[in-house]
Amino acid sequence: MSDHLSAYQRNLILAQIPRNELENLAGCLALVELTNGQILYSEGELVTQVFFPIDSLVSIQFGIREYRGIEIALEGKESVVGIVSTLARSYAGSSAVVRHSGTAYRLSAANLATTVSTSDAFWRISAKYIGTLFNQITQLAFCNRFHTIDSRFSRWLLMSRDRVCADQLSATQESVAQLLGVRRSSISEVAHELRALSIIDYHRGTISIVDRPALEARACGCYSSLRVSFEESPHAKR
Amino acid sequence: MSDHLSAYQRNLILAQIPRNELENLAGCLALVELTNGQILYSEGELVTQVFFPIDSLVSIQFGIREYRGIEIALEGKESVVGIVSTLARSYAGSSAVVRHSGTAYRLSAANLATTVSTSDAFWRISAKYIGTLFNQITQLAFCNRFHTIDSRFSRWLLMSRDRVCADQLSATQESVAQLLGVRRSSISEVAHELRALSIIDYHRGTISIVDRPALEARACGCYSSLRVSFEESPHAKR
DNA sequence: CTCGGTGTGTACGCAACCGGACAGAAACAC
DNA sequence: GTGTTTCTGTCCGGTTGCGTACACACCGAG
Repeated sequence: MSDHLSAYQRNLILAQIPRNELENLAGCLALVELTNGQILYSEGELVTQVFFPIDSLVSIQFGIREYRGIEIALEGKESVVGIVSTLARSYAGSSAVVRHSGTAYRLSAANLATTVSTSDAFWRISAKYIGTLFNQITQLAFCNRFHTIDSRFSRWLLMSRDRVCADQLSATQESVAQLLGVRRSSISEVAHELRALSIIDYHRGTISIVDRPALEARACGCYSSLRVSFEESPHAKR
Repeated sequence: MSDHLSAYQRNLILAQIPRNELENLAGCLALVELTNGQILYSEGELVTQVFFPIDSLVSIQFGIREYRGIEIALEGKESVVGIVSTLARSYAGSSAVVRHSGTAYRLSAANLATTVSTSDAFWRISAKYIGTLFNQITQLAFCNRFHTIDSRFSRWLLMSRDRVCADQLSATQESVAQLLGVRRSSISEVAHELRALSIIDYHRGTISIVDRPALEARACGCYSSLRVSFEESPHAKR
């Protein structure tokens, strides 16, 4: 685990690839820095590369061009950002925005295509991930449709937390509101209440989770459902 | 077009497959009758077969076990029902329910897997379809989140109409309400209004579209967005 | 024909959330 | 320091849609 491949294995998709195949792939992977706010692809664009995040968090959004948008999926180290659109060679129906700075490995569409067709393992792993992503989008669509802002805000905090592995998130009320598809002032009220209960704390662009169990209690069941599939993906070593 | 393969080509995915490859696949395809209300797979199940609808309409739903559900995608002759879960070999996160009786070709998971790995064309076409499906889900998630019941009902009627190619749909207000994730009485009111305007007509379980242009005018922009991707898929001959 | 099941019309109070606006407060630039 | 920008707190009326309930109409079974 301390050899030259272990760095790649910090992404949980890459970690599932057999050692010898990963060896081949490694030459195509470029380590890149993703910074908060960076757009990896936008609605209507052809996606020409995919990303294997390590410690970065990418948010898949829809409708950000219009007055109103919403977050339809979160992708972190368990993910391959942009794989569906890339394999489909079709225009992206959503945008991928970096929500937490960090590193990722980048792979070009061409190299992805050849890898998928030559490596059976990679293909199986990708297919599985796409299935999981599909389920995530479904669950979030449901959640955003039916659940209260209160629950959704809690769910959102927990999901973000799990992916960046830190109790401190950098996000303004404005940005959270955008992602949940609600008014900024609704978030203000909900956040205020959670702070009064000593469940979270926040201050001008940073939110920290203080009492995680209490937050889980307030979140809707969607969080635990999504968490299961999130934690299932690392069948891998780490 | 009048040879023995033309029957298969009534599904727009199969229609895109090169003739010689379709020849190979034909032996694995079984023509089956799908009846209204039939469940092709349910949430939590492993999906062991896919369907290529011809004149049937399949609705992908989430949360139908709970008190509340919602339709996340519509699949008709432009589709392969269940392909994502099947290729992923993972549990379905949604349910597939037949919403309009008709026929479809069925293919087992095993045969799908071998076809995908042996036929490059089939793989490309499938990947493209999956991309389109993702975009559809995204758009519908957005629509169901933000738009009024009025718009969504109109959109729903039009989308269903386009897929069954008939101005008459069999659906009760109750079932529509379930699919849009709203109260039955909300649908009742909206439908009543549309009837008063001579845009639709309905009677105990059947809804007919009378003034299609007017209906399009009432539907949200999501309909035209979705229609584009729906009509793009048949790059094929018919 | 009568009866029960199913589909539809309608009404009422109520909760959640919106749209918009304004003000205070913290951080930053200069 | 001062001025400006960004982030947050709070409020208001207004709308949408919910939950629930009840009644009526249609249809098929007996």
